[in-house]
Amino acid sequence: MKSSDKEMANDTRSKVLELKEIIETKKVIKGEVLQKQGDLKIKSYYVKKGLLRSYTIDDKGKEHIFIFAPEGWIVSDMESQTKGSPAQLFIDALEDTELEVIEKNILDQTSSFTSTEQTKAHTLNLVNRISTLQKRVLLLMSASAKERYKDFLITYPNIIQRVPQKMVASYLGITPEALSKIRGEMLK
Amino acid sequence: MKSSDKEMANDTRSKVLELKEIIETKKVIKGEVLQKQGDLKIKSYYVKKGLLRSYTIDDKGKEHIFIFAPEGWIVSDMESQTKGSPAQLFIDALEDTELEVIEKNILDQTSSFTSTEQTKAHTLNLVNRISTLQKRVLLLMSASAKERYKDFLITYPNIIQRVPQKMVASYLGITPEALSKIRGEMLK
DNA sequence: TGTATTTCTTAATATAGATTAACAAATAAG
DNA sequence: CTTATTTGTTAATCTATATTAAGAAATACA
Repeated sequence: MKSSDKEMANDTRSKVLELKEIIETKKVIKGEVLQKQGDLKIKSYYVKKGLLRSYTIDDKGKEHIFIFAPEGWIVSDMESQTKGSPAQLFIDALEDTELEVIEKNILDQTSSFTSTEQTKAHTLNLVNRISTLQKRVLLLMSASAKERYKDFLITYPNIIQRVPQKMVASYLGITPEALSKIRGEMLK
Repeated sequence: MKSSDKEMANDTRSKVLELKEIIETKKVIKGEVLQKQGDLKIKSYYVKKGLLRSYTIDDKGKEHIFIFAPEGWIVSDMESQTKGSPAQLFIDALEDTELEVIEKNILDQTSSFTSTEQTKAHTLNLVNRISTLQKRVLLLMSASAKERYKDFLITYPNIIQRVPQKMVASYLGITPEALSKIRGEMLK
């Protein structure tokens, strides 16, 4: 997680928690699955402590990690939720995690905003996600696997120590073997 | 543009136009550049008629199209604008275009929202962008060039007739030669 | 209308990263 | 602790896409 995102997360935190739509606090253990591809009731999760991830499994059975969500992040399958279609993403816990369950979808949440501050905090959250995704798309289109890995190291310095390498590979869109080779080259 | 996005665009249109931050209507001709990499004053553009695109140029001088923006869409370099850093993206006109210039950044816009409807319309706009980018990231990570091209044909059926093939290739993250080959294969 | 420029196609060759396989190292489980 | 399972490494081979090049087709321009 880069520092600006960290700040963003902490910044929005109190505002997010203020909202009435958060009804449930939950603890899950490592490996627990919160959402499966095909699920119809789609919720979002605010991570208080621990680490979640969201990912797809493609036709060939291969996993592709969409995001890692450490402390302060919200995971949600926004495409599916907004369209009202079944969940596209799996969500599970990579560590024992404390989280808040957000039942309402983001559009319904806007109705209960009571202050400009709240609106701003939520907008900031959305804008930051767009920024992250913009960067990710541009990197996927223009950078080599090694360049994307280097960027990952800088942008998310503390994730590497918390997840197996094969998950970093899955996030980067390459195989574990390819990542191993890249790391080997980078040592020299 | 897929139908759900089309609806989104039309839906938000009036709300976007209502906002006071839109100060200037402008006509630009094909080829005109609205923003260059490195620009410091970053604006957003609402397309009333015509077609804009945003793109980067990488170290090797290669162009990568980030989005096509036909009627009803907003183009903006959100990452740069939010961070306050110089523009990362070029924005130019692929057709003669009528547009509205939005000077304020999205966060400052929230302050002038006067109704829940307005907040909702803007949130919907952001959520739809996230959905589009979520899909794009997952496709870039898991699908072959041919699969991505097929998806493009379905998702943006009317863009193909309006831009040269090499730009479709640039959007897909492949070379014009590769796209030509794929199209050749698909004819059989 | 004719010429210049840009775009598209085809093909040969090169390359990054995938696949497969086998083994080593680390972690989890009994 | 000991064994089973998961993860990481290395290397050989394969494949999708890039690169280079050259000509054809389309488009813009003088």
